[in-house]
Amino acid sequence: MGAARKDRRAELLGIAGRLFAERGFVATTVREIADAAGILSGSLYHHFDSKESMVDEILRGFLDRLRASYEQVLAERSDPRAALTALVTVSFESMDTDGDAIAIFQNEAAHLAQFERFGYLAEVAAELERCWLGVLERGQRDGVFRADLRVPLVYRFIRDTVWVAVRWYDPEGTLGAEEIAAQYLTILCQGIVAQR
Amino acid sequence: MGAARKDRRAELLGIAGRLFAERGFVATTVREIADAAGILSGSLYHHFDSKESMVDEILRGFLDRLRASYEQVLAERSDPRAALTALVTVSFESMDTDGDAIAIFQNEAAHLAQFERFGYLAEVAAELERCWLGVLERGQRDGVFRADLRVPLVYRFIRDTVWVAVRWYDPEGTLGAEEIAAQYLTILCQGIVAQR
Amino acid sequence: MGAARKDRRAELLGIAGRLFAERGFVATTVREIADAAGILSGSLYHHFDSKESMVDEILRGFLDRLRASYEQVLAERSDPRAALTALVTVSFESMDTDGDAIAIFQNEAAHLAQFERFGYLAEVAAELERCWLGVLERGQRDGVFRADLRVPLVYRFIRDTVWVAVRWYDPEGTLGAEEIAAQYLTILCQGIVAQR
Amino acid sequence: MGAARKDRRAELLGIAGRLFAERGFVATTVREIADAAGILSGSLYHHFDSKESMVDEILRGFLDRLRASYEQVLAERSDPRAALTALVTVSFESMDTDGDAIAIFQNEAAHLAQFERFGYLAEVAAELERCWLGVLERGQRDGVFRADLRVPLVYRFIRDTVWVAVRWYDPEGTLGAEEIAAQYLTILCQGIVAQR
DNA sequence: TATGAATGAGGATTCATTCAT
DNA sequence: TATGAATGAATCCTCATTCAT
Repeated sequence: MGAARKDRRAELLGIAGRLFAERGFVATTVREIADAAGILSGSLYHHFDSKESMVDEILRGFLDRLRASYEQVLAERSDPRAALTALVTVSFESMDTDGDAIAIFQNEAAHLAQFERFGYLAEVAAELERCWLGVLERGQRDGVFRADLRVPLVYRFIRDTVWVAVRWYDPEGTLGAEEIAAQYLTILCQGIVAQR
Repeated sequence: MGAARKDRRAELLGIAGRLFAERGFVATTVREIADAAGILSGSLYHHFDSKESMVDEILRGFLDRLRASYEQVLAERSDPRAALTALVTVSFESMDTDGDAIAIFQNEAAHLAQFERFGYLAEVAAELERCWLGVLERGQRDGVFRADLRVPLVYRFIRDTVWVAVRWYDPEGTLGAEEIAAQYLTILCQGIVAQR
Repeated sequence: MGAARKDRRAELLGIAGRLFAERGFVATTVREIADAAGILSGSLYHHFDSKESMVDEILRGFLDRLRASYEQVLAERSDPRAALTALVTVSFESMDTDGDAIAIFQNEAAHLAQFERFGYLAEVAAELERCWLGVLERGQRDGVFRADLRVPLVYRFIRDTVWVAVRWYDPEGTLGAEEIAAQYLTILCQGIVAQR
Repeated sequence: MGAARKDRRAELLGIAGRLFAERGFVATTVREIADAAGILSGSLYHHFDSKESMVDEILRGFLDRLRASYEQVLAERSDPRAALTALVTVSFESMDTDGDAIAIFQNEAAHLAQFERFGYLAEVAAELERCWLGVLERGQRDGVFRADLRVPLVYRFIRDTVWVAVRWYDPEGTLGAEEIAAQYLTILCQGIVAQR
């Protein structure tokens, strides 16, 4: 595959991703994607097999990158609190580059995962979950994190809050990913109640 | 409108709501709703004008109830921390009765609000936001909540975490709404880091 | 059939006739008729077998009355010019009582006549045509009407102009049927060109 | 738009126009049009937005042509009688090329004009009316046409008779448009009564 | 690579009609 | 007589996809 062709694919995926994120996968028509790209809908099929294969490619790319980030974080950090901080930060940072894919993943994964083709979504989600659970469990064992909290519940709270932020996080805005991650970590670690 | 007729409407709305929540509004076909109700798709139009009017009725009902709950909470409690606790608890509790509506609101509101008919969604969302912001600001002013946190950010974290829980919260499960609310409030107020 | 029941039928036929005339037979829904009558659509079926049977009854009534008028006119008048005048006048006068039926006959007969049930429409139309042709031919033979005109063409001109007037003729208006008939007969007999 | 594409549109409009004229706009289904064109009903939407846009295009085309003819007639003729003759002749001639559109205009304009989209129908009708009224009034003033006739009534008689002829006029028949126009003008100008 | 005509399945909705109450 | 729930067929239209050019 030539570089030009690869670029065109990436460009089209970017356009499709934005629309999928904005309007939802089902609600986005192939024609809308083509219109946004300035070509006719039939022409999209020179690049992709189907609408499904477009989301597929978008999601796979994002999940591969995220998994790699998480693995690197864990490989470089053994301290639970440092690891947690890094996981959160890395996740928020991914919104700068993969915002649309994250939104799609958040909104559509549950529906898509029902189809065999997207079975891998559940697998990857489980892998990512293991990363977080490992850190939380290790931290609890070491006495770094409170013992009276149910780890799975804590995980879900963290996961949801982090990712759902994609709905309002603006990569161009004044609040950067790092700053938001910091504020979030403060709440998460110390709570919102003033220290006595 | 007779009681029987009202019951049938409610029954059909329940069926539609479940499907909208599970598959998304756009992805749910009128035929699927009718099939689930054991009637023909055309027969649904004896009860409702359109698929849109079904979500409309579902969302209005939920939002009316939620607004009433919030107002009652604030009317009865002046202490910020008590009010926050009550808002969180009431929200989680609403998942027992309005789980589908909440899911629909979470997943579809952004898209629906673009249509004039659903303009009220943004208005109600703003009203609800004011409830939370009021409590948080009062608490910060009184020194109950940390001063170094941005209130709008805190609000979004709370809102998102609370509502996104509808994705995994199971009204029939072993963990009741109150218990989950309590755990969540612990994290939110004290943080996950063990006390020194 | 009781008198009250007969009245109700007539009332409902009047409502249906007005709508058929205004919107067209196909475009008028049974529900619209029922709404206009203040009952539910299903209730109409206590009075009539079908929507078709409603037009049927409307058209039969009108055509019976018209045929009777024409026959009486011809029975009472042997002079071609007097007969023509009377036919035109009687036709315009029928607009006062049968305006809707006339409009329906004008607009829908061609389509309806395709169905066996409405085969009689063509027959009655042919009967009525014979009335006019008889008068015109007799008049031409007697030298009362110009010999250089094709009778069938003249007939069609007369027929069309007379009946199409139902589109703008207003029974409540200042111009009565007789007056309009008189003006029309002037044009028809003397032409619009000023006498030299 | 390529020539081939334009041709296909015109072809499809011709097919649709014939059906609209024969069966009425409402009674003609999109599927019937497609069947007559040898394609599937959905395929029509590759060429036209909707069934409405098809009539729209048909009517606009016809009215534009007719208006242009009328204007040319009036620009070239100042004599009222000559102008009247030309208007009648031109109108009958338009049946050769625009028969279906005329039939549609006659049968559906009243209903269609109720929708905003077809508001222009009333405007064009008024423009055309002005052409005829101008000629008739000028002729009456000049003493060419009888003074005892109401011009608006005369106009309606002419208009209706001319256009309603589309119901029986056959472009392929032995009687050409010019001949019919001539006969019609004889009746209209001199009347059907033999000269004394 | 792209066009544009066409497919075929399926979408929401309408509507005449039926029938138990 | 009337209700109102339901039917079932049909309607207009949409949309992912194909394919000859």
